[in-house]
Parts: sequence; structure tokens; C-alpha cells
Amino acid sequence: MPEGHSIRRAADQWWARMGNAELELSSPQGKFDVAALTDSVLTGTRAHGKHLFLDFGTNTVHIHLGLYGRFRWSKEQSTPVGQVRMRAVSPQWTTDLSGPTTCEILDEEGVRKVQTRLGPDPLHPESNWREQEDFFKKSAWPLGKTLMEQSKIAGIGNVYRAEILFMEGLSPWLPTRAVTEQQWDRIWNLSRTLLSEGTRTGRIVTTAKNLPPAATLPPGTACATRSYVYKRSGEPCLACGQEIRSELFHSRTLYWCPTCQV
DNA sequence: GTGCCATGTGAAA
DNA sequence: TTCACCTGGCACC
Repeated sequence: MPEGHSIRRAADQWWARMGNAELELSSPQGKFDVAALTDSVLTGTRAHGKHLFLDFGTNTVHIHLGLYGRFRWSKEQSTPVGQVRMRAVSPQWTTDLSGPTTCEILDEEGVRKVQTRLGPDPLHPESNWREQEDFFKKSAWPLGKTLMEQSKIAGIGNVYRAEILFMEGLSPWLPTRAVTEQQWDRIWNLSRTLLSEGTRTGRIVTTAKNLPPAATLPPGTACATRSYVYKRSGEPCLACGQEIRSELFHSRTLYWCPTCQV
């Protein structure tokens, strides 16, 4: 689940269901020190990249779902399923957080520290890729590594990385500094479009009709799959018919079309 | 039913 | 570089 769009949804859902409510927090699993939280009224929720911030006055619960983390929402307080790190109960709702990489209480300074580690988030309207312009212009990192780096752009994960690179016809091995300003504008705008659509629908479908088609695709091509290249290794490229390839790249599986992405 | 892989990250070695 | 986190989905038996 968790790329940037899921966290944005989680923040919105938390606010819609728990906003301004007095919450009862607990840790059925025992690994989250609830007592350290002095305030119990949820005063705000924020998402930055894949990080979720739940504000309780001046204290903030900082959550990163990692690979397995998830919230389970229900109207009744049932017996916790599995290892529940944090349970939050409002008059209307109960949610159980399981499997997060991070669930900690921070003060304002602590939140700032986390946020300074993060690059611009395409889902923040005021953000811009130029915040990292110097790095992008100098770096020899392969573009496929840069797009996954949360300190450079926050919120893109393995699925969006593969799809964005394919849709722009860019090789994952292209040195970052070789990417032009026009190409960064396109990458950034596409990231915004895809993450926004993911936030709206709750799913990653990059081939949907209401989205701009991949630049490499012949006009009018119908797409039967949810993605152009992600998890499609061995299948034919929707643009050129060439077999989609995959390989381990900086310890994550990278998918690409060897013909369309140069 | 079993086993492997996964949209992620940071601590330990 | 490897492991821990600790869960769900799915291919395969």
C-alpha cells in the first residue's frame, strides 16, 4: 500500500474521522509509550511523503508505515488482530495500527528534524522540484535511484518510480545531471498527476483513460493492464512489444522497457 | 496449506 | 551489506 498517496489518504481519513476528537490511545502490543503523550485531542494531521504526523497540541505522533504497516478502522472496539502497536479510540471510530516502521512521539523540534530530511512532496501544492535543483544538476546518481530517494523527492516509491520513468521514456540509468529542466518539469508534473489520482482512488493505476498516456505510447492504444511496466517482467511492452525487463537495483526490483527507455 | 515476495526504512554488523 | 520489522497476497502444491 504505502507510497505517498496512501499516506495522504491516511492523513485525510484520520482528520475526517478523528479530527478535534478526544482520543483514547493505547498500545495493545506494548511497544508504543502512550503515557508520554500529554494531550489527547487530535488538533491536526499532516502527510509529507510517506510520513504521517498526527498532532495533539504541541506533541505529534510520527508514523511511518514501512512495508507492512496498516490501519484497520472499525466502528466497534473488537479484539486486536495480530500485533497492534497503537489503538486510537474516538466516540465514533476505532483504528488499530500494526506493523509500522516508526510510531513515536515527537515535539515540534523533533518534527522539524524529520521534515528537513525530506525533499519536496509532489502532493504539496506549494512544493517544487527546484528545491533540489542543485543536487539534480550535479548528481551522477542514476535517475532510478534519485527518484526513490526521499530526501530528494518525497512520496515516490517503487511502483511510481517504474511508471514515471517509462511514461517519460527515461532510462533508470541516466545520470541525474543529464536530465534537463524541461524533463524535470515533466517528471514533477507527472508525479503530481499520478499521486493525486492515487490519492483520489486509493489505487495505483497509471494506465487509466483519464490520465495522460505515456509519451512513448502510440495514440489511441488501449491498455488492459493497471501499469505499463511495474510487475510486468517478461510481458510485452504496451508501446513497442519488447519484453519488459526486471532486475535488482539498489536492493529493490526495477522494471523497465529496454527499447522505450533510453 | 505452504512458502515466497512485496508499494520501505533504519539499525546493526 | 544484512537484518528486523511483522503482515497480506498470491503462486504453487
